[in-house]
Amino acid sequence: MKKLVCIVGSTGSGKTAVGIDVALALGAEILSIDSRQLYRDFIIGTAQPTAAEQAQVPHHLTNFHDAREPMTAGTFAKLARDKIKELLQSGKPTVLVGGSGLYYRAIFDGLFQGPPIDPEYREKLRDRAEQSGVPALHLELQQVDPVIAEKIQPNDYIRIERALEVFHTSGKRLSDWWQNGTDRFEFEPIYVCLRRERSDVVRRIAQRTAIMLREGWIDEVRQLLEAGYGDAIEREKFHGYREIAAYLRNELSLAETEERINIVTRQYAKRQMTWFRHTEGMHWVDVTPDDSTNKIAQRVLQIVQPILSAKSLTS
RNA sequence: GCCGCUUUAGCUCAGUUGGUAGAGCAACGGACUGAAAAUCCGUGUGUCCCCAGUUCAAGUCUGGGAGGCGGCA
Repeated sequence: MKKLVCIVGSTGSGKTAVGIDVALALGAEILSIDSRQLYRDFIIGTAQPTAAEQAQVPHHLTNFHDAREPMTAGTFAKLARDKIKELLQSGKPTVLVGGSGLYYRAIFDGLFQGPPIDPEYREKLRDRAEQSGVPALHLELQQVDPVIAEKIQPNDYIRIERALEVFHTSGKRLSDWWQNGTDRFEFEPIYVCLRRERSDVVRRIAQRTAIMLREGWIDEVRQLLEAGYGDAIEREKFHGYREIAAYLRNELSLAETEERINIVTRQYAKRQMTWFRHTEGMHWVDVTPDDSTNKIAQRVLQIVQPILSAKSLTS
C-alpha cells in the first residue's frame, strides 16, 4: 500500500517550515490539513503559508473556500483524496502538513458511510435545544439509539445533534452505520508529530500572536467584518478573529485581546496534543528551542525515508 | 502623622450564629466517526498576611505588627 508522509503537531510547533524542507527533499507538494487555513481571506490569523513559502513548494487546500459556507470533515476528505491522486498522476508525491486530527482520520480511516449534514433539521434541533435544554435531546437519543447515547455526554450538543440527524435523515441508527465500517483510503499515513516542551510551545504561541498582530491581523479582521464574515467568525469560533472583533467593538483592550488570543491558542494546542498522543502508529520527533528547521526536517526524513523505500521494494 | 476600607487558590472574589474553606476564570488530565481552531467530561493546586490572646475549637472574636487602596493633614 502506498504511504503518505503526514507532519503533525500543535499550533506553533513549526510544522509549516519543517514541512517545506521535507517536501523539498522528497520532491513533493504540500497538502494543508488545516480546518481554518482552508478558508479564503483568513490569512494572517490562521498562519497560512506566505507567498515566499508557496514559492518554495506549492501548497494545496489553503485559502480556497468561502467561510460563509462551512466546510465539513467529510467534504474536506473527498477534496484531499482527489487532490492527492491528481498530484500523483502528474508524478508528484504529496506531503500532508497540518494539525486537524479529525481531518486526517476522515481522509485515511474514512468516516462512517452515512448521510451528509442536513442544515434545516439542524436549525430545528437548535431551537429545541434552546427551549428544552440539551440533556432533553440526549434523553431522546437514548430512546432511538441507546448504544450511541451511552457514548455521548448529556451536554455534548454537537454529537447529540449529529446522532439524531443521522437517524432523522436516514431512518437508521448511527450505531448501525458504524457497524458497516468506513471507506478507507487506498493510501496509508506515516504520522510524524513534532513535540516541544510545554513552556516552549507557550513561548512560541505568544511570539507568534505578537507577530501576527504586528503584521496586520487587525486590518484583516476589519476587512472580513466589512465583507460580512462576522457571523462566520462567531459560528466557527476562529481563534483570535473573535477576540479582535470584540476589540474592534471596544469590548477589550489591545493587551486583553492579545492575552485572550494566547489563552485560546494554548488551550487548542493542548487538545491537539491529546489527540496526537493517542494516535496509533505515531512517530515522535522531540524538538528543542535550539533545533534548526533543517535539523528537524532531517530527523523527520530519517524516520520517513526507510518506510517509503521499503514500500517501493515490495510494490 | 491621623482616620477609614482591605489582605482567603495563579487571577478576581464568596465564606452564614466560631466547627481547619469554595465559585468563576486560568492551569492540568481525558474523550473525540461529516461544526474539530468545534464540542464535551474530570481534577483544587491553599502558612485563609504575620505574631500573640480568648475558646474544647479561630478564615471568622480581641490586641499588636506588616502590606495595599482611599481620605484628611
